[in-house]
Parts: sequence; structure tokens; C-alpha cells
Amino acid sequence: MIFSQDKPVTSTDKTFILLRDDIVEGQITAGSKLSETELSTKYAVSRAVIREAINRLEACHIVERKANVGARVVALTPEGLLELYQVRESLEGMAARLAALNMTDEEIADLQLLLDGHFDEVKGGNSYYQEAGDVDFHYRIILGSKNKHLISMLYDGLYHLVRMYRVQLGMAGPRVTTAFDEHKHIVKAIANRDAELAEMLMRRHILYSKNNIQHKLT
Amino acid sequence: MIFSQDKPVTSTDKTFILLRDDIVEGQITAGSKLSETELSTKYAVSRAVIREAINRLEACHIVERKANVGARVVALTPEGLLELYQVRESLEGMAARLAALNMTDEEIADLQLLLDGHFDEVKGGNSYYQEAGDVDFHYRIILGSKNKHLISMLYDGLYHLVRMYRVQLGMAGPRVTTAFDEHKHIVKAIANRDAELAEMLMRRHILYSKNNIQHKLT
DNA sequence: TATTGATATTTTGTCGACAATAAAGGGTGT
DNA sequence: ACACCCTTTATTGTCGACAAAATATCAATA
Repeated sequence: MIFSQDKPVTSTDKTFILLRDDIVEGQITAGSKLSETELSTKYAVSRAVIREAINRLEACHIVERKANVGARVVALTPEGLLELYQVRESLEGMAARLAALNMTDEEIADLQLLLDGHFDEVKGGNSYYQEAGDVDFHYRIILGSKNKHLISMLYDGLYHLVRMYRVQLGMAGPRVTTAFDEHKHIVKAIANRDAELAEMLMRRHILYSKNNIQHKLT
Repeated sequence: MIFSQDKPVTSTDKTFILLRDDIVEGQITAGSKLSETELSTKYAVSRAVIREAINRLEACHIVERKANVGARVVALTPEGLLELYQVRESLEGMAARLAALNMTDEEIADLQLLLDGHFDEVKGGNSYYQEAGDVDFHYRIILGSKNKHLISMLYDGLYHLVRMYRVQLGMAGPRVTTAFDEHKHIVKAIANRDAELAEMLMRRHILYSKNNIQHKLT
């Protein structure tokens, strides 16, 4: 849990989040160069905090840096998306497995409630809440794994990249109703404490999601 | 591929590696505080490069930092080891799966050669080369996955932590001959392009390894 | 005209100093 | 003696300036 869950306190924290969101939401275009002096005037902070923010973005795999040359926002490629979802499948599968073992009964009940709440919105066909709901669902399970590394890697690292692809390639998805069913099955497996099944279902869920996005991309 | 594979060029790179190794090898004790001023005199560089080095160590989960307070080397706990191996199982399992799909025939042949070479040393009972050989083997497969994220997470991140546990808890392991057999089976699965089996065998291999270490730890 | 080499300019890397925050210590009052 | 508050001290966070490296500019030559 390095980055995000604690509220930003220092100036670098805030700048890091601003810069990250500007990149993820496409305000700063993918593949573009990040000039330290330029950014320091834009965000009205010193170059030192910009540097530190860029370093954190590098650790998130959102920018790439070459020594004595500078940093660039990563490019969004089909291969990159594929690799990203391979790692997601692996890590979130393990997260589901561990969640089935480590979540408390109360947490599982809460998760079920969350899903029931989303059910109404799915019927209403509200796409925005559908995506937010999807993210919420995955977060719960990630946190339910109770594994620090897993949480940090997914929460602080991969998810912003995933969102970057979603936003900039215009994936408001449909596939919401089917995804909702998959969510239901995963929760059921977790409630049954069936770690093996929970992992398998989650991996399939992410695999389908990848295929869906990839299909649109080509 | 953020950190290690490119040779260190900048002063920060070198200091980062020095500092990391001092921590991993136990020169700087686990759980201890990292004073920026103190380290800057010790390594004869400015506080700025120490800060940046510490930031990178934080991204590797080797140190933890609190705003306005400072950074501490992580503590080595049984739970931490468990969590680490859970992530390893997940990621290296996926790496083996992808390696079975993406490694070239030549790379697989090389891997087999590597294993044959280790076989002699295993018979000789040289424990140092056994561990180095184990690391080599895992590296090959990780690289064979051809997945940037996977490579970076394992190579730059987790492996130094794994080594930190190994060194500081004195795990020169035996289990070498049995591990060697497991390696052979994994390579066989990869050579057969059986991704499913390769992943499963790798996961078991890491699980056994975890159990072995954990058994010693308690 | 294309290429190579030197020069100039821009950008990153490093440093020391100052500001802000948190921890430590001492004093006072109950 | 104990607790609380204020002062002091030490450590981190932020800044601007300088050094070094890479890139761009331009001139001379083949």
C-alpha cells in the first residue's frame, strides 16, 4: 500500500495524482514527452516535485524514462493491452482465491449487498454506474485477499493503466449484463469458500473482458 | 523493465543498487530507519539522489515511507513471506504458461542445456551454484514470458525481496535435488508447448518451496 | 547536395540552502 | 509525581542554481 489509499499530504502527492489523472484521462496524450521544466510551470511547483511525481509514474508503468533523455507517456498498443490483461488474470485470479479464504462473513455479505444494489442499475441501463460498479466489485475482492503486495500492485499500479486503455480507446463497454452474471457466480464461490472455483471464475471473467475489448480494438 | 537490466548510468542508479544490496544482504538491518542525511554522507552523494534511491526502494516494497516522518526498511515476518510467495505463485505460474507459448525453440533448447549443466553441480552438492542455478532457471522462464509487466514485477520487484528473506533467515535450502526434478518437468511441459501444465507445475513448485521455507521459519 | 564536425542550446542530473513538519526535551501547574 | 503545553531540535519537503549530458544548429568540405 504505497500510494493511493492514504490521503495526499505532501505537494508531491497532489502533483502526482494530478499528473497521473491528466495522463489517464487523456489530457496529456499517450506517447508524448514529459518536459520537467514545462510541467513545473504548468502545475506551479518546483522541478523536484515534478521529478518525484514522474518517478512514481514510472513505477506504475505509466511513463517510461531514459537516463539523460527524459520521460515519455507509454504508448497504447494492442500488445500492451494483451500483456496487461495477462497480468490481471494472474493477479486477480489469485486475489479471488485468497478472498475466498480470507474475507470475513460480514465482508462477503457486504459484497453481496453491493451486487444487489448494482442489479437495479444494470436494469436501468446506466452505463456510467455500471463501470463504476464493476470497478467497485473488483476492488472489494482485491482488498479481500488481504495480501499487501497484491493490493498494491493492482490498486496502485495496474488499475490506472487499465482505466487509461478504457478511457482513451472509448470502452464504455456493453457486456455489462453478462459481466454481472459472472460477478454473481464469483461471489457465490467466495461465499462457499471455494477458493479453487473463485480463482477459475475470476480468470475466465477477465479473459472474456479482454477478448471483448480486444475485439473492439482491432 | 524499469530498473535493473540497463546498466546503471546515473549516480542515482548506482546508489540505488548499492543501497538495495546493503539492505538485501543484511548490512542494513531489517526494520531500521533510513536517515537521508546519514545515508548521504555514507554514500558520499547529495540528499537528492538518496531520496530518489529510497523512492525506488519503496516502489520495490523494500522500504516503507511515511510522509514527513521518514523511511524504514520493511520487517521480515512470516505473514510477509506467505504473501510474497502467494504473489510469486500467481505471477510465475503465468510466466511459465506464457513461456510455453512464447519462447522460441532455441531459447527452450538453451534452457534445457542450462539444466543439464546444473545437473552435474547438483551431483557435486555445491550449494552455492545450486541456488544461483535456481535463480537462473526462474529468470529464464520469466524472460521467456515476453511480458514486460511480468518481467518487471518479478525481476525488479519481488526477487530482491525473496532474496532478502533467503539471506537473512539463512535459507541455503536443501531441497535442491527434488527442486531440480521439478525444474526438469517444467521444462518438459514448456518444450511440449503445454501451457496449462507448465503453469500448474510452476505453481506447485513454488508452493513446495514456500512450504519448505516456512517450515524452517516456525 | 549530403555529410561531418564543431558550436550553441536545451534538458536532465546533482547539489546546497531554506521552509515546514514532526519528534524530543524542559518547564510549569495541579 | 503526573500531565499538559511550550520551546527547541532534528528530519523531511521544497526550491532555485549549477554541472553534465544530449540534442539541435550551422558551417565547412567532399
